[in-house]
Amino acid sequence: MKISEQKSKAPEINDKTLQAFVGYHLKRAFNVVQADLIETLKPFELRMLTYTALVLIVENSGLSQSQLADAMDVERPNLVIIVDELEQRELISRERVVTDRRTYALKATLKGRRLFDKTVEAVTAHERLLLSSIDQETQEIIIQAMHLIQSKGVRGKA
Amino acid sequence: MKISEQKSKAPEINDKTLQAFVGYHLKRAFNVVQADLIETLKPFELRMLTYTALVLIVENSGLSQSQLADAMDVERPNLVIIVDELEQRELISRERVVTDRRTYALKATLKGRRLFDKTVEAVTAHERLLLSSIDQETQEIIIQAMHLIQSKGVRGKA
DNA sequence: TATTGTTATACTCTATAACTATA
DNA sequence: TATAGTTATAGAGTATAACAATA
Repeated sequence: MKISEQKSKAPEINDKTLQAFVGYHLKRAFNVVQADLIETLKPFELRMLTYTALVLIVENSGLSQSQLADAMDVERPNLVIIVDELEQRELISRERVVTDRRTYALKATLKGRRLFDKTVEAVTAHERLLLSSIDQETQEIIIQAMHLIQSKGVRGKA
Repeated sequence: MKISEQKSKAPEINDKTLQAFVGYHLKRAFNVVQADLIETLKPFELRMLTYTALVLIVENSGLSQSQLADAMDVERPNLVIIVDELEQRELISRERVVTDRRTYALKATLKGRRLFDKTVEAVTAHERLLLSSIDQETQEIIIQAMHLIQSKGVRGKA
């Protein structure tokens, strides 16, 4: 059941073992953030992946697909269709690099930078709403804690 | 690039716009937690979904598939194969309910409860490691904040 | 008519192997 | 030989429509 459509009959499921894990709360909160972000980006016809790629290309003009894949924690083959989509919509361009003709320099077009401006504004407003009941100090504590968790994740995926 | 295999050449990608969003840090931390959890569950041949289902069935003996789907935020059709898998491995049983012959009462078997005990212990140890540099008070602040975020997520998925 | 569990299906995200062209 | 980008493919996870059995 989605959070937004809970019925009044209250199933009262006991999830105390799961609740004992911070990861469980993290997952549920992230699901909400993600769902809201997807809705926020929908009017701009962007998904999380295409949005993230656009932002990184705007702010790192000329980077390669490999660098972008690294920054996004996405395998290179999966990045291809993301970049394809942004290119087809004329939000970015792929330019050959003369010094290394294997790589592309990814650059945002004017149209891409304009979409970037609009979406960042919308996403900022959306996040402000989600965090409206959490004070600035607590937000900073959360960010620091998230970094500590990341630094402990040594086992990783591969 | 995976966190565990970063090369020393330091691409120095600028992600300041993304960093401005708590959701970005949440996502990256959750990815680490999730990757570690997947590794932790692998020796038990459980995925996050089958693990969560097993835990909820053990602690809510007799619940129906619909109730479980609600609790897990999973669509009922997708829960079927999860329950199928647990049943085939004889970790749970599906029992017909005499008062409502449409539903199944899901119950853990002895084998299921034993696997539950072992996995909860392993997951507890794994989480303790991930959170070892975050004090108890901060952990509670995080949990409260995650609940606040969830309560703000009114737009939801559907 | 509504609900439970089910089947079929489709879409997104993710992961790996193998190819090409360049270096 | 090594790397950048690509293709093909396969596996998860997720979502909806439609059906049979039951209420």
